[in-house]
Amino acid sequence: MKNIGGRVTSLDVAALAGVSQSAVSRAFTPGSSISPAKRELILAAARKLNYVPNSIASSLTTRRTNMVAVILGNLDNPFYVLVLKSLIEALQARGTQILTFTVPNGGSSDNALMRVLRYQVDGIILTSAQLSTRMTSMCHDRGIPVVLFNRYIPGSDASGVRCDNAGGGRLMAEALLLAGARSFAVLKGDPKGTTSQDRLQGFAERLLEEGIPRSRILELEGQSVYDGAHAATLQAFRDEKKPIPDAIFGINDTMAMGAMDALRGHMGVTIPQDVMFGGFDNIDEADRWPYRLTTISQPAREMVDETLKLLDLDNPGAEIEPGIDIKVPGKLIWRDTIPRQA
Amino acid sequence: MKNIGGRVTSLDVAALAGVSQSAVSRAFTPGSSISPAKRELILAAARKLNYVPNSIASSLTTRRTNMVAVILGNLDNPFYVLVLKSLIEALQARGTQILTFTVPNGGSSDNALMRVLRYQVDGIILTSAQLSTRMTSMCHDRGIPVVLFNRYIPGSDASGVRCDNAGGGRLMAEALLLAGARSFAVLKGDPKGTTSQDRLQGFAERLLEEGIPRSRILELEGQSVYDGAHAATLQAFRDEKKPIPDAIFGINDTMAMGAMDALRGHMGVTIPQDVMFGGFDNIDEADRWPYRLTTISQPAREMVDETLKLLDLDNPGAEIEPGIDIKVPGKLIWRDTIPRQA
DNA sequence: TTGAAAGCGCTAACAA
DNA sequence: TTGTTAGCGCTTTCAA
Repeated sequence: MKNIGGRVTSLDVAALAGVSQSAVSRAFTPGSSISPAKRELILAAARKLNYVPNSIASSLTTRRTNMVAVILGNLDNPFYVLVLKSLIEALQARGTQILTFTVPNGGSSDNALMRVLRYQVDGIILTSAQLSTRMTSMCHDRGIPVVLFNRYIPGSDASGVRCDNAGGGRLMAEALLLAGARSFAVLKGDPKGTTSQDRLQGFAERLLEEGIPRSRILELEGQSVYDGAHAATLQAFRDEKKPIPDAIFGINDTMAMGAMDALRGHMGVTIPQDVMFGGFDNIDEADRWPYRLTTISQPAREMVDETLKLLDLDNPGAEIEPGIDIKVPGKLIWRDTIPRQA
Repeated sequence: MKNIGGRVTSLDVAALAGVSQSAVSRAFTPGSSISPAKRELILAAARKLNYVPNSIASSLTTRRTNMVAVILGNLDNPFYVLVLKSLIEALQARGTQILTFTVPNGGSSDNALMRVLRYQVDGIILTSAQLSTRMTSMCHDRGIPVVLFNRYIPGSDASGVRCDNAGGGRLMAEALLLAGARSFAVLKGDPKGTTSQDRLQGFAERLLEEGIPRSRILELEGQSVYDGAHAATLQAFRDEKKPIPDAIFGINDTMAMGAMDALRGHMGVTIPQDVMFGGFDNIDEADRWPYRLTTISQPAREMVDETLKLLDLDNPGAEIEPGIDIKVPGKLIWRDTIPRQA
């Protein structure tokens, strides 16, 4: 029933079925030329032996591992959990699995990338951190496509998919202005992250058009997470007694929620009467009763689909086109943290 | 600078460094016998060529892939996100990466397992779903350790780590009784999941000791998720107009939160005055201002550590000990959804 | 310490 | 459609 080391190989199956070893290989390769009768014979033998093809061995010759590396940053943000889930499902459906890597938030991916390369993955998806152009070209030299999820590296030839973050920032500014807000605070994420920068920039641009300069926007560092935003909010408004502005824009929903809870829980502030709130991402939590957060929805599924298109796993040999930058628009979701006009 | 197909192999490095190919292998294998001078020479050549060892090729001979499969179920439950995060970090620290698989919630893992086996992973962690004993033995025959996270399979020889779920259920019943509750509802998860069953059973047992039979407990199906609990709650108490009990026990926090929001948001119920709430898991969200949920904390880190201990990745050859069942106790975390005694 | 040589389990020409 | 054969890139004896 089993070999030394508990290993059943195609050779064992071949012996039992009385065929050549390559026949066994063919029996397990869809679309290869083998007679149905022989295939059945082989599959029966394989079942008997509990044989499972060794895809590690096959990838040595095919040069395909059916694995894609996903470099994860902030799983504390439910948006990225959703992204990961969507990626797993979409990839698993086509027979490729995800190898996960993490990078300290805001750190460089270069180290992680070196480890990734050892595994000979068919593609790399970066949802976190920076990446040197040297690394990008190392991957491309090896024919491994890299796609950046919701980030980009200026001057790099890595492709990427992202939400129109600046556009989303503008939309939120527009909504807040419409509701009458004139003074603003923003909860920023990783200062090196382009996502946070872009959202803030679009936001500030729109305000500038109304004559409100960026210097009048209070910028708070929330480190992209609930707790960070909670703490920054308390420090600014309770400890340092800064005046609470008309509106606060959370660069992501989870930070907006942190700030909302800080203000309501520790300072008795009511929303939106005392202060309006805007978020970004439209995570599930934003729609829940305690928050009902007006936010910009990022079309996660669509972004995932575009990511996989860029990865182009079905065309292994294909030349990797450099620097494609796909931008999908966000959408304003009206809820209760910004009053609608009468 | 590079080969056909963009592949740099140890042979290229050997050629450039003027050594044998096996020397290159040794230079990259910690603890193998090679002179420091030669190693430096080789590493320099490798750097020049952007060489990265192919771990797929090496695993063919070493029979180690440095990959562990994690079979994921419900990432909608933040507790399992935390578990995944902890696993990634702990494993990555020792140089092994995680290959993720998903199974439809409540489904069988057997199909997933077959796919897992192709990848020759060094170990398998199941955080979801059922597993046939046939599969367990297939893994064990191959020398692949399997550990079940927070579930067990009666009669199986798969090992597992879990929270003392029944004990936790008892603790919660105790707390609720102490606060004066006499009528109860429970939000259940996957009916086939032992986790949900055990928590409910422990809960019911303690109530029975007070003379409250299980038949008097209203059991609601929340499918382990926020939305499921939200909907089930609304249906039972708003649509079917069942009387609201003194206390509701969410088999996990996220369901408790869904029910709390349903009751407060749609029926004007106040907590804990109108109804007390208990949860399980102690996810971060449970501590936030809108919820402040009294719950049973599962020591995720500790459970992850025990999981890795059972996996015993450092002893590849070791005989797999069957059926070790590690139970770590949960702890009651008092917050605001159950009134403390005066 | 070093190099030569034989595999690990599979796929992919090539011939038959 | 089949079997034979030569690798894929590495590790690991075995001699030197």
